This record gives sequence, structure tokens and C-alpha cells, in this order.
Amino acid sequence: MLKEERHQFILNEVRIHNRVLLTDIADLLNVSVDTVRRDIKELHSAEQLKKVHGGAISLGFNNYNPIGKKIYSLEKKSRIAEKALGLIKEGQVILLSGGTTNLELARRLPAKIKLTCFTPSLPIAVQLLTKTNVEVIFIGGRLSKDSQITVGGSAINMLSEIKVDICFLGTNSIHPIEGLTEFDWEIVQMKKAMIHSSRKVVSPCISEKIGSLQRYKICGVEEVDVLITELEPWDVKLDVFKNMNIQLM
Amino acid sequence: MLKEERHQFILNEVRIHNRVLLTDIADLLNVSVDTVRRDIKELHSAEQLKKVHGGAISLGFNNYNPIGKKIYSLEKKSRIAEKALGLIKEGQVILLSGGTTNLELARRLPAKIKLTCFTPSLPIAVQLLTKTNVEVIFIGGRLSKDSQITVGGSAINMLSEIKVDICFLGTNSIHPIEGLTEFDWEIVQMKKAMIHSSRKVVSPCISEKIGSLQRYKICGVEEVDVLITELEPWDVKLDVFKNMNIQLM
DNA sequence: ATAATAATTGCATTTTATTGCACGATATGC
DNA sequence: GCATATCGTGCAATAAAATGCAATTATTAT
Repeated sequence: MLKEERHQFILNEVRIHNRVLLTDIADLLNVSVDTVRRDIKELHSAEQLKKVHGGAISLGFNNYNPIGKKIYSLEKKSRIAEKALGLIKEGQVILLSGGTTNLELARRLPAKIKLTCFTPSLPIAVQLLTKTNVEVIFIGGRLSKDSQITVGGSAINMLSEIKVDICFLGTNSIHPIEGLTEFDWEIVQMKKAMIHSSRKVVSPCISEKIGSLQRYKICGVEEVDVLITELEPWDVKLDVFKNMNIQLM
Repeated sequence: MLKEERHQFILNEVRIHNRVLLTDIADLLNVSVDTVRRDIKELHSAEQLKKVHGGAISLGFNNYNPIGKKIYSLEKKSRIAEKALGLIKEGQVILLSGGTTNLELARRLPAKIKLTCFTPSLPIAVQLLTKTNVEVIFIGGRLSKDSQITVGGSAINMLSEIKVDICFLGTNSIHPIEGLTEFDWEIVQMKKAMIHSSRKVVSPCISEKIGSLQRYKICGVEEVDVLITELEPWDVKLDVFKNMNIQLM
């Protein structure tokens, strides 16, 4: 059995069960626990899951407590969130997609700021409950348990009825030629609808995700008005975007 | 069981009940109190909860409730939730309004049961994320920060498009003559819409609330099909309902 | 094709982490 | 103050992690 197959298998198990035990995987795949341990170690470094004593758990496992959600690459995401904050002005209407970077952004919103904020993300909505002057409007729909956002026709329908000033579009993969791509088809549909409902699209994106590709396309790079990364402006990774009509932060 | 799972479980309990007892957690998880104590110690250092003598409490929320009263009320609500569970059958479509009793109900749904569940309540949606076979459909709308449910035209509109088998209508006040009443006008509108979208209306209600009155009327007692309280069937408090067309549990 | 090199895997050993229990100290409720 | 419950600490048993090593399997170069 190929290592890659095992990795996929493990990730799949984690996706389904939110957790796996080393010994279970070793049994199921007929390999030693050491091998599985090494696999999980690698997937942990790749931030595909979280290694814990005895097994691994899904990164999005905090189904239980979105408020206390642990965030990976927190440093980078915090920097991005700080930058993104600068784009928000008192009284605006914004739209926050899901994702931990946007969760960080929500957490950092000044306590006194007056905003209207649409979101389909459960953790973000919970976070925003603490901001007394932010009017939160939740996009209804079927809850996707993986991503903890609502999806489906009802949600897209609700999105079609709004027009916001800025959309902060959490981004899994951004590629200079292929644009934004996503693993989950339903989320693709949601993100397309969000872009359509927004006057300005801002994409907060940690640098690891630049250049990567997923299965489905959301939109081209030209649809994004602002790209926020944790990098310094002169970083070579950003060169590919420099002659495009996109603002870099 | 993985340590991380215990931690999530404990945080979940804290999030829902605002407080937990070491001994309860130890019982529920079948581990020693020492282990739970250590878990809580770690979560305390991580500032995810506050460790107190005998257990732990939530960091941010309303800890103003006297501890003794809280658990008392919780026990009643748990009893009610247990009774309510009996009404739910595999494959049904249900609607859960907000409120802590319904949250208890959501928490107790069997892990394997297959259901479709509509709700406008943020805490309930979060809770239901853990039930893998429950399809959760969130009623979108403006989030009321007090009640943590969505309200307003958009939510009522979404409710108008559905018809569910059973609605569990968390009830603040039930009066034999005046019917169900509520303090908050927006919630009244939501509850009216929920009743309208349901074939059967079940009202879980702790006995303190029987006979009390609030500002606005939701509906008459005749609109409620089942009233669930923590009381025994022969309790005198229930007499007023006995010649009405309402099932008592 | 074949040899050299690198990667992968399983096993043995050592190190570390987790867990439950015992015991004395401390806090709580009456 | 007394009885009870909870806390903190140390300890031992167990489980899992890390490490080194040898055998096997892939990959590459010639």
C-alpha cells in the first residue's frame, strides 16, 4: 500500500469520525502502528490534521466549542486579520465567509465598532455575539459539519438578496492563473454567491496557500480586489500578482 | 478515549451549562475524577474555562445564577428533555426553538438517530454539529444577542417555507386561560411562525412557568398538542389542563 | 539490465505521557 | 467544630512516542 493512499485513508477517517486511534488505523490497514504514527506526524506537519496522544483529530473538531477553537498558523492569521481590520469602516455592511482567518478577524473587531455583518459561519456568529454594536445576520441553510458554515440553495438564495460593501472571502487556494479553487463543491457555490453579493472582494490568505490548486474553481484572480497575506510587500512569492489588477497587503 | 476528546467534551458541558462538576464528568466519561481534575487544570491554564472548587465554570457568560438553583433547574430540564425524546422517531423532520430545555434535548439526541432538524438557535446548532446523522438546517436572520436565536422577517420568511412533523417550542410562560406568552415581541413573531410551520406542537416547560404571564401572547393553549413538564402525571399543578384537549407528559 | 542510492517499513529499546490510586492537606456545609 | 468532600502531590502501572537499526522496496544512474 502506498503512503499516499494511507494518508488519504487517514484523512478520510478523520473527516468522517473527527478522530482516529493509531491502533485502529494500524489494524484497518494492516501496517504497524509505527507507520501510522509516521503518517500522522507528516499530516500533522502539513496541517491536515492534529496529532494527539494516541491518535489524531480533525482540525475542525471544535464542533463543541467554537469560541475556544484552536487555530493553526495562528501567528500568520493574526497578522492577516490585523491588516484586514484596516479595510473596515464604521457603519459598513460586511460579509464574512467561514475559515479561521475570518474567525480571527471577527475576534479582533473593536468592541465599539458599529457594523452590520452577514455570515454563514457558525463559529463566527458565536464570536460576534460578544460585539454589542455589530448587527449579525446569519445566512440560513443546511449546515455543513466539516466547515461549520451553511450551504445549499436556501443559503445561496438568501445571499442573492443582499449586497454588501466588503466580502472577506476565506481562501483555501489561490493560484495566479487558475484563480481561487476549493475542495468542496457546495462551498464553491456559496463563495460564488458571496462574490456576487459584494461590491468589493477581499481575500485573506496565508502564504502557504498561494499557488496551490484544488478540485473546483470559484473564480479568477481578477474577481478579487484585495489579497491579504502575512508576507512583507517585497516578498518574491507575491511577484506573480504584481502586474495584475489586484491590491496586495 | 483521547485526552483531546475529553477536553472538548468538558468545554462543551461548560458552554452549555455554564458549570460542571468533576464527579459528573468523571461519571459520564467513565474516568477517574483525578483525570478530570487534571483536564480541568490544563484547560484552566489554557484559559478555556475557570477552575473552581468541585468543578469548573464558563469564563465569559452568566455565572450570576446561584449554583444550587442552576443544577436544580437543570435536573428538571433534563427530565423534560428525556420525556421529549420519546416523541421523536427516526427519520422525522423536527423544529427546535431556542431555550435551554431544547438545548438539553438536542444534547440528548442519540448519536445514531437519523433526523432533519430545523432551528434558529445558535447554541442548538452548535450542539447538533456533533450528531453525525442529524441534518441541521439553520433558520437564517438577524441574530438576537439575548436569546441567541435568529429573528426578523428573513427568518420568519424561511419558516413560512417549511412544514415539519414536530415543533418543540421552548416556553417562557404558559397560562391555562391566556395561553403562551412571551416578553420579547420579535420572539413572539418567530414562535407564531414556528407553530404555523408545524403539524404538531410540543411545549417543554418547567413547572415554575405554569400560570405565569408575560407581555405578549403567542397563542392559546389549544394550539399546543403536548405539554411536557418535569411533574408526575397526578400533580395538582397540572389539574387546570386536564379537561383541555392537550396531552400531558 | 544492473548496481548504487534513497525511501519506506517493522522491530527493539529507551524515553516520555497518561492514568488511577493512596495519603495528607485544605476547603465546604451544617 | 465536625463530618464530608475536594485538592494537591507523589508513586507505580500502563500506554504511547521517539529513536536507532536492519530489512525491504522504490528510484535513479550508468
